[in-house]
Amino acid sequence: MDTSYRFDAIESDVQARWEAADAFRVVADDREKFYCLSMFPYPSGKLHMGHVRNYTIGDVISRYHRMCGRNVLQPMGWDAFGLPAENAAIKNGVPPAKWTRENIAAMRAQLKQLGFAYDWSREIATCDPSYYRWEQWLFTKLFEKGLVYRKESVVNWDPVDQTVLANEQVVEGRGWRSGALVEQRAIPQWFARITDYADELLDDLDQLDGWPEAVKTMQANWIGRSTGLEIDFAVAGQASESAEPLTVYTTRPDTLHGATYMALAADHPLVAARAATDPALAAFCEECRTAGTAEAELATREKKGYRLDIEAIHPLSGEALPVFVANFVLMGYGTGAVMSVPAHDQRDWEFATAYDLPIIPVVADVDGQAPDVSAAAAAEKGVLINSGEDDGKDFGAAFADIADRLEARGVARRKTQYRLRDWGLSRQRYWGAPIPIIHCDDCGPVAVPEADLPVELPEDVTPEGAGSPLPDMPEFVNVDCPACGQPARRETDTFDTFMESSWYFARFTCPDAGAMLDERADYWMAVDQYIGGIEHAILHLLYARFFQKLMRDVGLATHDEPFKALLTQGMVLKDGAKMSKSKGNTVDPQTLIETYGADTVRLFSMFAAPPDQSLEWSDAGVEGANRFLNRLWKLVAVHVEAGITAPASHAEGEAAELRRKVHETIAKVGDDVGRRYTFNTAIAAIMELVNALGRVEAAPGNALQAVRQEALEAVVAMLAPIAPHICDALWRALGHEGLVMDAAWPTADEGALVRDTLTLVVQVNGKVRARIEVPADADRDTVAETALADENVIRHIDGQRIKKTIVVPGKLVNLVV
RNA sequence: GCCCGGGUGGCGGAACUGGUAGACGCGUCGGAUUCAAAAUCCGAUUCUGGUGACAGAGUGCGAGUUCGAGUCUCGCCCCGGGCACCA
Repeated sequence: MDTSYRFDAIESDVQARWEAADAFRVVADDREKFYCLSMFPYPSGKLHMGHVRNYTIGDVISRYHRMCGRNVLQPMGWDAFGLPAENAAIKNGVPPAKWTRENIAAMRAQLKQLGFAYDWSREIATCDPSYYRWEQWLFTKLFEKGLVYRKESVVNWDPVDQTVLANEQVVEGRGWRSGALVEQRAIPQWFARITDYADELLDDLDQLDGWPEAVKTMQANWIGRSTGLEIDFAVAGQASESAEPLTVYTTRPDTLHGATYMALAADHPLVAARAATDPALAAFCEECRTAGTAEAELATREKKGYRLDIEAIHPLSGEALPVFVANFVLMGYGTGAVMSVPAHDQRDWEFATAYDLPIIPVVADVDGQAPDVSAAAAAEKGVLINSGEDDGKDFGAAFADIADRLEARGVARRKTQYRLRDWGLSRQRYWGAPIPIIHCDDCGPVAVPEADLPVELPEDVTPEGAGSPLPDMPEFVNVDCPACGQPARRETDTFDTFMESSWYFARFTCPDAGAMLDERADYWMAVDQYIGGIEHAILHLLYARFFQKLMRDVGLATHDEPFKALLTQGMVLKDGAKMSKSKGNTVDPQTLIETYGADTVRLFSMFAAPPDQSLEWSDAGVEGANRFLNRLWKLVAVHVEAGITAPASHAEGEAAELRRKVHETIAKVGDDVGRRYTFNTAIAAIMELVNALGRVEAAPGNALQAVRQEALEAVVAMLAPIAPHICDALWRALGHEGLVMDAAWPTADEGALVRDTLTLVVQVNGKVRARIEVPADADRDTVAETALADENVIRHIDGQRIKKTIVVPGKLVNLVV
């Protein structure tokens, strides 16, 4: 055996063996299945460190479960539609299809170089018509069921480039290329009724035991189910005696007595009507419209309003309240009108302070006093004050009584509402899956019949920046209506790319199925472990959960939830910041693989931090990982030189001590890899064992030689999921045939773990003063006596009376004086 | 602004259920090897005082609960993720 570690020869040799054995192709069988999925990448051109980390985590988990005897599916594919391909086309004049497919080829080669155990026979690229035809098909089914619909919705419009911009293309209110002030335009778009599934999406979070609590909390808050009251405020005013009442929704009807004004969205019908005759109001509404609708911006922008010449009648007091148009109220959220209670809502408080409106506290603080609202609103619930007949009631009683009285008068309704909004599916872009709809003057929007699917995206096109080229392509647009046969127009919007990523996990189980899914999905689904970035905690994961339920409800799937367990990976940082080209702090995995080999890169990625935390990249740390593999290689070489033997199955004396370390390590690594997913501590434990083995003087026939054989076999097997190439080579060097990934994951020998004595810590008043050695089976009194006999302990007790003795078995003794 | 995380030596991190703070790795310093260097190997390495045994301080800041708090509670500060058309 070569005494030096030559990663390049080893990695290409081992990868050739995997290839020859077709080692990662899987089909359903009668073993327990394990479906391990890492979020597929956008094919941007080459892998970045975030990918390497994500896919190494998935590969380690996959290979571990394989060694535990499970039938493991680990597929890979490409989230191939999206904006960057269009940007590249504009910049370089390359058609997005060509650019994307070249990127896929390059990144596939890199993934193979890293040695990930993917079943490549299942590879999917979402830009292939054979893939997107099935989401087009599902869309037509949802259209039949009324689960998708068309409504007006605003987009960012660049008046110079004459195109719709994504939010990230709007920089400080201007188009990123043209620099023009971006306008908000309402256009008809397709929406999916995700709100019909809001209750199920919320309630089923309880089933997801394998998900981080943080992600479940974020999703629950995003869905935002609330129970409240919808209240009608009659309108009074010079010109609008006959106006419809203003309807608001509130979760705090207990504060109704404190409502001192109302605020309306600029797009509220009542406002629009008045703006026609009031140029100043029209100008204010225009200003509101150009301001953008991102929630963050809405929440932080300076509160501005415009007083209308109407008043709203308070449903309890009959008082006339002023009515404003406000720039922080949006028509798309709730009813487009809010009742404002400045004493108990911070946003209302800020507006009231700016416009000098009354702030009347109606909920007492914890001491039963009127809260101080001179500096901020008091949002906490409490007992009512300044509320007439409702004084003294708590939140629940006040809510119930006020709701009952208003409902009896027919001016309010109890209502459950959601923060979640329906999912806008339309994008006015080229590089996406065409929405399978044909617009007919007589029949309206008609779904493309199943026989005509897929609606293929013309690929030989290079967008030049002035919006999607599709509307300008008569051969794409002009089509006969499937219903009446008259000339009609094809829809030119494409799907949101979240559509493709909402069901790829299911398609991987049957990538060549002649339907969206087939019976193979029933065997492999649900995904047992899903791994991806925390940035997808809400949108992608919520849409995927929604799609799973849609597929179930059209009879294609049996599971309610797509992902049993979720691991959210932290970001990869360099110098404390996210790697980015603009900061110039990127690290190219390719260079590292060429310098140190895939195993070193994989090892360091897993060693530097636990998977769910951010990882600080360190070139010096990579060298350390490489050094460890070198040491391991040499250790095995020295052992093999001395002669391989049968592994030990028991040991005495010095050898027993080493053997205990071996089995302690096996127990710890099994727990860290299999349960905790803390690969960093698993690697640390393996390093400790390797360090200990390096100190052993073993000779042929020596009892230590057999223990070392046992230990090295365990080390190589346990490290194999992380550094699979070197371990595969070492496995054979240790005298085995075949691939290490077909070996069984090591199990600890309980008998080897037994200790005769334990080291306990002795504290006096909680401070460590000594360490004592006691028999493992010593009782409380023996332990306490031994502790009291220690010299340093006696000194610190200093003759004082011992008030309390706390003995924590196996850990410590605390003497309180 | 709102929702969700995080903050521990010079650095990445460990401490899993309230029980030895700093495992493992990096870096640094000292030594071995070498003509010399690289590589490799051995040793030291939280800070302060002490030759030392040892003592004191210490987990973003401030309080609290407890025999005992990095871990639990309350209030702050800072950093990161998400906020619906980036993926």
